[in-house]
Amino acid sequence: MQAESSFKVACSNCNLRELCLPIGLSTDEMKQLDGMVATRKKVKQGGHLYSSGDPFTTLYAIRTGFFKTCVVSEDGREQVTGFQMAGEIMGLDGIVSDKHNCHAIALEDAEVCVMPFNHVEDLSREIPMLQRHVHKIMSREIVRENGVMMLLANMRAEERLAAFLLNLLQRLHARGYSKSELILRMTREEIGSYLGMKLETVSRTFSKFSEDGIIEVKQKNIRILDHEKLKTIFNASIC
Amino acid sequence: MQAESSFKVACSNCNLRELCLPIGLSTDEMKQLDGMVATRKKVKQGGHLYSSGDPFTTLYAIRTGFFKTCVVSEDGREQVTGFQMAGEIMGLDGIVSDKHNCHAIALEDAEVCVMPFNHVEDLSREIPMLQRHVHKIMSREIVRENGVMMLLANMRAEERLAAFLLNLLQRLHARGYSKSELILRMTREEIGSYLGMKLETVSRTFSKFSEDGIIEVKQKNIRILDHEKLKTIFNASIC
DNA sequence: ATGACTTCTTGATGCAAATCAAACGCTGTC
DNA sequence: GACAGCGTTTGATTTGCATCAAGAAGTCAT
Repeated sequence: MQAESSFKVACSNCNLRELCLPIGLSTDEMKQLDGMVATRKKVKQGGHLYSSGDPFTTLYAIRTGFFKTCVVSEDGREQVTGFQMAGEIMGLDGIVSDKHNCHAIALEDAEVCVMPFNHVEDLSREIPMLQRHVHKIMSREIVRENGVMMLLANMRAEERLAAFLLNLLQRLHARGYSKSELILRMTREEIGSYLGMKLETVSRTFSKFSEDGIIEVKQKNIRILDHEKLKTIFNASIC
Repeated sequence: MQAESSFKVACSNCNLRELCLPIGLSTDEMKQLDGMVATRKKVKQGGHLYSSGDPFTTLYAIRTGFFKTCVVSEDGREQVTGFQMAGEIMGLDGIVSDKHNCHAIALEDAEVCVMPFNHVEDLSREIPMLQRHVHKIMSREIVRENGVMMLLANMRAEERLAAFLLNLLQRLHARGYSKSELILRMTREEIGSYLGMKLETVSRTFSKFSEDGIIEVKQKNIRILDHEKLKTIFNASIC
């Protein structure tokens, strides 16, 4: 399912360096960082980068591809806790108990940079800028999850889906993609799990948006026709 | 609303040192930590330790008292994102953008240790054990929020309240309190906000548990009569 | 104590989304 | 090109919780 590629990899000439861990580092510091990425690892679509319960030793930075993370309850219910794309860091859930708390599954063929957490910590002690950045990444994840809690506890189906689409668009835009078009890498069921609704409701809500001329849905291809209206749905809810 | 007390404070003889930041440090290291807590700060019931938008400069460790944290959406909806008790660390949400992302409000008169984040980072670079511990605290918060997402997205009202009570009991127990009795510091509305349900539903669910002989409810005083049944409700849900 | 206010409980009704069900459209395989 | 299998759409019905409403209980200030 997975293959290790051991040719030399370097943050300093990675095209994601403005999004990923090296953000804000000087050229010298980035050279130091190059040693942090031990190897790269490919994960095929459907493959697990790690599974819940696996021993935690490394963080991963996504180079290419798209992932979902999900936790599974004792009685087998699955909850998608996030979708991750290029430049984002995975594995933070494992630090607290030295084993992973969720599954990380590739939604398309992917490649990640393997960053042994010991190296990250060692380097963090030498490069204050890196230390700060690691803290920011963890804090960002906490804040993101706060937002998801708000969404799950307070919003209605249409608001949730609007919030979801806007979030994806914004992150894709930061990576150079269009603001008015996207391809969903996940199924309706996975979207529903993340948003706390059933796949039928996701599908119905897409159809509703489509009827209202807000988006155009062709399977996994979404075209945004009325970005403003989407924003209005997202935060005007109770009018 | 708040007063600063500037007498010397020390982690090394704090009765919370087994729960709080110093966990796992040697005596020498803990001595170094003593310098980290700049001051202590008292917050009266209802007072804000910090508010959303405030500049972030310090973390706080709760010495006494009980807090809630909540985010507020643009259209004014409030979402309680957590309840914090003695030994727990607050303020992590502020690191990512150098300003706080939520309100921290005391639910009873409280006292916190003020730990300037710069100090925490400086010391973390000198004491690997502290560095690791800071990482673990942030990771724990991420994992906790994963659990809340599961709860909000997948569980029914009874399960949510059971999960909530069990979580409080477990944390209070770790602080030496009874496993079969607790006093709720928050209102039904605040519980509801945290659990994604209305205060009436919280009240009704308490009444239901009471009728079923699982708990005894006297206002904010809860006595657990059948701990096992509570656990069954929590994770057997779909039977 | 008295009255004002907040919090909590309980009942009646309504609704958004879940559930159940069936058909349709892709994708890939032999 | 036919078939199987998965993902998606759409419709009919049910349901858990929200909403609306009113009163009870507790808290606080005077």
